[in-house]
Amino acid sequence: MTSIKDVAKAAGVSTATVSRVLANNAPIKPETRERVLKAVADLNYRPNLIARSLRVQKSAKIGLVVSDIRNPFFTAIGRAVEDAAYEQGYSVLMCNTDEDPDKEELYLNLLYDENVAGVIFSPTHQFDIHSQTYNKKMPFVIIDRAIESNDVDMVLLDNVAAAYELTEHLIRNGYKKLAGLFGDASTTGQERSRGFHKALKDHHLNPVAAHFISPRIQQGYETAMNLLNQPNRPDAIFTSNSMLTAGAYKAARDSKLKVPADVAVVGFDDTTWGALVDPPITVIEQPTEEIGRTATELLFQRIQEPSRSPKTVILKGLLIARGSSKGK
Amino acid sequence: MTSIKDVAKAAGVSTATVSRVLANNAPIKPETRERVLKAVADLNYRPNLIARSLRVQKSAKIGLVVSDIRNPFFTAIGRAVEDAAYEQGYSVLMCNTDEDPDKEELYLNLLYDENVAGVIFSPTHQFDIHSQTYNKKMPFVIIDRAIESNDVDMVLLDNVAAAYELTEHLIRNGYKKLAGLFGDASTTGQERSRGFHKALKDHHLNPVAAHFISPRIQQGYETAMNLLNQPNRPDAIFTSNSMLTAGAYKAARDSKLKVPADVAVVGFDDTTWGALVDPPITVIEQPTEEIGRTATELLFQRIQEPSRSPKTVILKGLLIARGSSKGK
DNA sequence: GGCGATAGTGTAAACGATTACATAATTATT
DNA sequence: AATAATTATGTAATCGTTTACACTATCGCC
Repeated sequence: MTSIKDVAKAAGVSTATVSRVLANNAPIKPETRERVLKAVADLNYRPNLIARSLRVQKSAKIGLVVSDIRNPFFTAIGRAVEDAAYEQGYSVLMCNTDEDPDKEELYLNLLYDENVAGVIFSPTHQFDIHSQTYNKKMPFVIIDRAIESNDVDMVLLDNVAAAYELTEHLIRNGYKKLAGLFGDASTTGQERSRGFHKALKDHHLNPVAAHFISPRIQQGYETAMNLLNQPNRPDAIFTSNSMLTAGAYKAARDSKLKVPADVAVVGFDDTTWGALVDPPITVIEQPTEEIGRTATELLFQRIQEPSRSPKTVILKGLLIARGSSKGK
Repeated sequence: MTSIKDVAKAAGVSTATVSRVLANNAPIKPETRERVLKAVADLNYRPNLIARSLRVQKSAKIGLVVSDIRNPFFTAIGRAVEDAAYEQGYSVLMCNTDEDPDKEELYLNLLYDENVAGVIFSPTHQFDIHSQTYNKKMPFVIIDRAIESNDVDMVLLDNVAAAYELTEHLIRNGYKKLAGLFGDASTTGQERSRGFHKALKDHHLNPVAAHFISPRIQQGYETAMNLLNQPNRPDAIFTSNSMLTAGAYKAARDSKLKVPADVAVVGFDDTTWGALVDPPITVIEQPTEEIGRTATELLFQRIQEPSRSPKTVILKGLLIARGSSKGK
C-alpha cells in the first residue's frame, strides 16, 4: 500500500505538506503543490480513509437504516437519499434491520463506530432514542415513523389525513362495510388507523373490523381471507402498507370475489404492480423522492449546525383513484 | 469517548492486557480477566472499530454492490446475503450503482478503503476486473453476471438453459411468433438471448424480433408497444428481467390484446405482483436465497484461503408455468 | 536443584492520516 | 532599515487499537 510517506519521499517534502496539498486547507507554494500532485499521480496514491477517519473523527458517509429492504417504499427512499448524498460528495451505507431490534442496534452501533456523519433511520417500534448510547452523539433524521421525542428531526407523511382521505374516498364510492388492516410494527399503522376511524365516525359508520398485524404479505392474506369468508363480510378492505395490500388483493381473488363490485381494496404506496393488476389499485402515493431528499438535506443541515432546533417536516400523500374502488 | 486506556487504568493493567482479554487470544490469569471485564462493563466500553481496522487492516464487514436496488431480485439477494453474513458475525454494507460505472468505482474504492473483508458484486458491463486497482487486493465474488476471467469466484444462473426451457415452454404451448426483449446492461441478457435463439432454432423457428434495451419498465413498454402494433405482431414476448416483463405486460394490456390468447408474456424472477396480475405470469424463478447464501459462503472461503482455486457455481432456474402462456 | 518451557504481563512501535507548534523565508508596514 | 505580518514548510504528537519483543514468575522434569 502506498501511503502518504511514500508520496512525501517522492516529492521531496514532508507528510504534512502532502496532507495540506490534498486537503487544500493551507497556503502552498504553487511549485511545491505541483510536485506533490505529480507524485500522487505517479504513485497512484489514494488517502486511507480509515486513518483519516480515526484522526479527524468523522467521515463523508451517511447511514441509511431501513426496516425492510424488500418494501419498494424503502428502496425508493434509498435511491433518493443516495442521489442527494452523492451530490454532496457523500456515500450511503444501507442497512436492513428486518424489524429486528437486535439488528437495529447492531447496525446503529456499527455506523456509529464507522464515524458516519449521520444516519437516516426508520425505527422499529421498540426503539427508544433516549436510552441509547448514540443519543446526542450522532446526528439523526427519523423517517416514515414518528417517535416520541421533540429533539430530533423527522420527515413524515401526514398519515392521519392521508388515511382519512382514502377512507372517505371509499365511503363516497358507496362502500359502507369497511375493514382495516394495519401494520403493527410502527406508529405509521396506528396513525393510519386513526384517520380510518375518524373518517368512519364523521360519516356515522362503524368499522366491520380493524386488525393490527405483522406487515407481511402472508399475514395480510390470511387475515383478509378470514374477513372475506365470514357471514358479515366487509365490502372494502383498507390496508396500511403495500405488503398488506398485496395479501388482501390476493385474498379477494382467491375468494372468487369481484373487485371492486364485491369488495374494494385500497392501500398505500404506488408500486409497480399496483397499476398493472386488473383492476388496478387505488392507493395513496407517498412522495418518496421528496422524503428521501428532504431527510438528506435535514441531515446535512444538522451536521453543519448540531444545535439547530429540530424540525419535523410533514408531507402530503397523493390519492390515486383507480379501478379497485370504483364502486359496486 | 472511553478508550482502552481508560479501561486499563480502571483495571490497573496495561492496554495490552485489556486488548488480550477482549481478543481472547492469549493466556490471562482468570483474576485479571475478571477485573478487566468488570472495568469494561463499568465504563460501558466498546472498542473503536476504526482504530482496530487501521491496525489489523481488516474488518468484520462485507460489501454488497448491486446495480439496481429497486429490482426485487437484488433485494432478495440482499436479504439472503445479510442473513448468511449475520450468522458469521459479519455486517453487510449495501451499495447501489444504478448501472453507473462511476458509482461502481466510487463504491468499490470506498469499500476497499473501509477494509471490508470482501465484496459480493454484480458488475456493470464496463467493469474490467484486471484494469482495476482493487484486483487481487480484495476478495470478490461475482453474482448474476459473468465476467471474462477465470480467477474469480462466481455464482451464476444457467441462463442459457433457463431461457431455453422458457422458450420451449412457449413453443410447446403453441406460440410460433416469438419476440425477445433482453437487457443490455449485462451478460445476463446476452446469455438468455442465446438460450432463446437456440430453442427457436432447434424447433425450426425464426424469431420475429430480438431487442437489446435498457432494463427499465419504460423501455420495455415502448419496445413492446412498437412490436405489438406492427402488422406482423408476435404472439409471444419473452423478456429477460422483471423490469422488462412489467413493461411488456403493460403494453399488452394497453394494446387491448388478450393474454394469453392474443399474446403470451413470460419473463424472469418471481415477483410479488407476477402471481397477482390476471393472468398471472409464467416465469423462471431464480433461487435468490441460494445465490445469496452461496456467494456469501464462497466469499468467506476465499477470505480464509485466498489462494484457493476459483470456483464458479451455476444454479438452475425453476420454471413456474402460469396463465400468461397457457396457449391460444 | 538446575534448566527449559510456558504463563502472564508490560513497554513501545506500529497502522496512515491530520494538525498544533515551531521555524525559516518572504512580504508589508512604518 | 527595522519590525510586524504572512507565507511556506517541517517536526512530532495524536487518534485507539494490536502485537512484537522483553521480561519475570511459575511449573515440570531429570
